[in-house]
Amino acid sequence: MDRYNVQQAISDWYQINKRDLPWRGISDPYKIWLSEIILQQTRVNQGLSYYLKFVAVYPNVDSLASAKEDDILKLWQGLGYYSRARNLLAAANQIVKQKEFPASYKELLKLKGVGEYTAAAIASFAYEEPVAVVDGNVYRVLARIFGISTAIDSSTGKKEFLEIANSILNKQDPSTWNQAIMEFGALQCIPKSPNCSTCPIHTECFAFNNDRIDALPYKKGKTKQQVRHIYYYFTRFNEQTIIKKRPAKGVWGGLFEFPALEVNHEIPIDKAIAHIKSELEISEDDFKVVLVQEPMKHILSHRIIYCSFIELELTQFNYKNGHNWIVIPLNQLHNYPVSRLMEKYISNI
DNA sequence: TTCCCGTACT
DNA sequence: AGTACGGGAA
Repeated sequence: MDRYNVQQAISDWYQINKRDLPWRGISDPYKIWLSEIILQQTRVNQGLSYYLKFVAVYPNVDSLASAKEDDILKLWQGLGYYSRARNLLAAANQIVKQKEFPASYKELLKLKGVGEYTAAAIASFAYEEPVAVVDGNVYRVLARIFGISTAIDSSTGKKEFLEIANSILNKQDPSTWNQAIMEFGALQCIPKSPNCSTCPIHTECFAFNNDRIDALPYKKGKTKQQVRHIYYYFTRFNEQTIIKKRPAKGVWGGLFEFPALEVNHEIPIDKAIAHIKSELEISEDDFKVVLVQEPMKHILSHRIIYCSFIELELTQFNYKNGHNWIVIPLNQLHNYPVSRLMEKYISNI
């Protein structure tokens, strides 16, 4: 396989097929960084509107650094992997503390939330540093063209693919090349049923010639899903409700939600209500159960969540803060960042 | 239902 | 080295 031919073919393909995206053709490292954090584990179509919102609200790193975590999380709401949002704020503060934006792969790596891929992306796009990006697209393209069957989720695989990516990197124009190979993976050499018939290099592609398209890239690990049951209690009293902020670590870190009973095994709904009653320290006369929602099934990559919402009307409520509860007016609920699961329920209130 | 995608933490 | 972390599209 001639690497130069492959490089030339993908570069030519890119000039014709590249999408016009707002973070392309710019050199502002702040906007490039922002776009890359948003695009981690996220497809362009899903991330685009978030990028536009963020650039509009936070046009530069100083404005971002002075933002409040909850405001950033609110803007991030629905995008998933919420530690990215908290790391974004932390990194903005790292950057502001320094005199100028980190301007090399090595310096960029020191930023929170910036790993090997993102550091290479920013360094090449903003500064033309000749470092190869290796993202999911690059793994797929290289594995198929060159017939690399080393697992991409092993350390030897990561090393091997990085070496190949660097060997095929166009050092004269690393920025365009890195974007070209990723775009090629995102639009042409796609995971399922890639468009081989219109591919400019299918005659040279190992996977195409050896019927290995579906087998490459090879991945060994599958994350197992853990079942979890959540019983949220949505309390109402005097047009107010109770919410709390999730801890930074774990699922939906930093997001807000109704107080909940979160357990590994299903429990009868009256047991859940009894638990809620004791946690609220209320007696039988102080509340009535208005509604018990049919359990909703919510799936994350690593978790299967069965979630019940229990709506309670309180006639009396003594606020004690052993639970870090936040009492808010009902009409303020929409100002707090919440998970998709919470959002689905709230939108029907 | 299955698959996809980078970083941090342990 | 292995695993936690979300949401949407195929």
